Amino acid sequence: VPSSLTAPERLVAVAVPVPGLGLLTYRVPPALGDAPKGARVRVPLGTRVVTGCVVDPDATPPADAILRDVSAVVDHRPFLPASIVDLALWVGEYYMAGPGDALTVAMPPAAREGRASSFRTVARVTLAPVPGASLDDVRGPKQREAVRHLRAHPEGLALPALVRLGVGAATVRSLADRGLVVLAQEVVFRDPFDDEDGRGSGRWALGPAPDSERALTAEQERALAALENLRAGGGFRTALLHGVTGSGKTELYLQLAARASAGGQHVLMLVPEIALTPAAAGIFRRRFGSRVAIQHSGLSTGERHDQWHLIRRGDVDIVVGTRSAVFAPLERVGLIVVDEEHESSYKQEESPRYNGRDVAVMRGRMESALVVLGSATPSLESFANAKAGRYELVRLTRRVADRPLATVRIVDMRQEFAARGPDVTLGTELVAAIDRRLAKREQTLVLLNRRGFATVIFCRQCAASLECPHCSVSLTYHRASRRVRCHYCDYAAAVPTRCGECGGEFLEQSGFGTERLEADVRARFPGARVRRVDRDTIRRRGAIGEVLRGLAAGEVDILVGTQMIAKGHDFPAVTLVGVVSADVGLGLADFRASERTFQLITQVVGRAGRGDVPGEAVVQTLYPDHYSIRAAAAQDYTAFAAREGEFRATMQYPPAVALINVVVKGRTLDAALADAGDLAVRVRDAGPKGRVIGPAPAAMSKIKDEYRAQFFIKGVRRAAMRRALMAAIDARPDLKRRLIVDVDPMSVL
DNA sequence: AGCACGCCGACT
DNA sequence: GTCGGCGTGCTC
Repeated sequence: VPSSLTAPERLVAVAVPVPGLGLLTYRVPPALGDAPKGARVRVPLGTRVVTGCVVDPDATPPADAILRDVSAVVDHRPFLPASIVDLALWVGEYYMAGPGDALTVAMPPAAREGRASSFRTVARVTLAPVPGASLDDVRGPKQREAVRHLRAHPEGLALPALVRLGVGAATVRSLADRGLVVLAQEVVFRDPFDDEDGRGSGRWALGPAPDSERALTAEQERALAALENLRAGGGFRTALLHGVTGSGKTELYLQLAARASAGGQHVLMLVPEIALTPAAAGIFRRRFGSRVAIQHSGLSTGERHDQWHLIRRGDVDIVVGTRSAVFAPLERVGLIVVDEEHESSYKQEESPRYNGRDVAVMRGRMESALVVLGSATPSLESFANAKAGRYELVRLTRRVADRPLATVRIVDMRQEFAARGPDVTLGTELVAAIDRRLAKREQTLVLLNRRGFATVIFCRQCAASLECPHCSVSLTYHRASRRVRCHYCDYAAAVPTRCGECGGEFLEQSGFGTERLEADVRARFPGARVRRVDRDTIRRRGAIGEVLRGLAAGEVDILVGTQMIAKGHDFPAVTLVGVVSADVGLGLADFRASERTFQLITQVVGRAGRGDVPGEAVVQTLYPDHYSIRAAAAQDYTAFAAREGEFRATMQYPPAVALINVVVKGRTLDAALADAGDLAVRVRDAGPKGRVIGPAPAAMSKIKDEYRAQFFIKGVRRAAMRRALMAAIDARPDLKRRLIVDVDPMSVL
């Protein structure tokens, strides 16, 4: 019976932080007030109460299910902007993660528990508004000192600042007790560019500030005009900015950002999660000052929280951050820049397995913004989109200041091996080139993308190699710790003296990593100052910054390292880059192996010759004819993209097709294969569109004592592929927990 | 992901 | 006889 006396029951659809669980509907008791889209709510779930996010404030009742009441409304205004809720829902669906995981990544870390926001407060001290005469009566020298400082600062001073000036907190306290000064608690936003007490000399300390715009080359001017034209057009557009290393992409981003913010638009700048992320943030901070907020994993939870709320309050108009910053709660985004768009760190390797670059493009579409994807080595996906006309292609073909690209020589190490044995790290040519640099006091980078001292330990009697007991990989020998270690599960053990298989006592090492390379470099160049950068040497926070600063200050002659030294850095005194074993990675059973190799070599070679002296590179390899190495040496992206594009088309890999990688874990390999097989058959039956390849044991068939089988779904329409897979999973809900679904995988290993 | 329920092994 | 191992199923 309809009655005007019974208010219509208010129902909300809520995303709860439970992987794979869909939206749930709850009643909102009128007494709890409004719960708009984007607000957090505490809701009963089974026997517990969790914090969820309202996704639909006016939901329709589901067919079955007995509805429960929301237990509390945390926010009566949207905590997440509605646009971010929509973006997260799209992520949850596209990447098959469900709304719970997706909304969780869109929230700042502390908010996920539904705790009230907490800010750090500090006491601000001001002179009490009393006649000056009484202040002159102040007796103690400490107190007089305090009054003198406070007179100089009529706006007041933070207590920690007074303490630094030599005025003790006790002194302030006694002044306050007599009513001569006023203490007020004030909220301070933790600024990642300041240290704990706000002196600005902390971890992300700035150089001489502020920075001003640089003159552009003619080519940069044209590129800026093209991008600015797209931005000013006002609609959604995506541009691929393909600029060679050292062509000044960053200055373009800065000037484009300046135009956008001058036009009242907000700017989102995404950078990959690599060693120089703080440096990139610093460049924006120097140019734009406090209008910039920072979001990346190197910040403390408190800093992230504060920066997030600055953005949410609309107090900044530029955000610089890594992957998850794509969800930054800016409300008038007009420009989104994704720097080094090909970088694999944009892909999150846990649920939701989203690619920040692709989410950025979707955000641009949803908010009618210009999205600029920048790279010296664009991903094949973005290049294909540009060729198809979906993205505007803007090119920078020259380095700034007319600097030449480095000259590159490929050294065929097969001849060195024949002459000097299989364990040569430094070939004759590279040694000679380094000697020339040392004589001229110029710097050298040497890249080897593999850690450790020896990569394999094997038995000369039965040929067995030492494997991880929990994973299907060889253990790597680390000399510094005198232990063997698994690079997948961190298992470590003392170096055995006898073979575990046959008991033979003649164990041999082979293969080499950066630790061995460093030792060889030190032995060969005894007077040189050598440093090494890899995961083993920079574990301590800030360690990499010290090494890089040392290099910039000329305190290092030779820097040895893994890919960490290859990306983005600008070291003007580096004139030589050596690549040892350029083919590390080419042997991997991954469809992106060649692309990764090309990108890594091109990027590291791009570190040479960024100052006044032209650069040189020496690339050592066992596959001197491989197209990825040849194209990288020639720094010829177009040639590489053409050849790699053929491979992808022939083998039916992205971007020729859309790919979903499904991994099924099991107790034994047979069990994993059987379950994967069952699922694969169901996908095949459910989806006439798209093909199913496999199942097969995963390349790493055992990781952390779990066996893994995988199959691929290839097709054109992702929606149809997702539907087929969803139907298969619904038929086997028991497999849900042992399943990894990776849509648009970066790697299928 | 939690959390409860449920059904088999070694102990106060 | 119980405590507790983690397989399975559910969460509006």
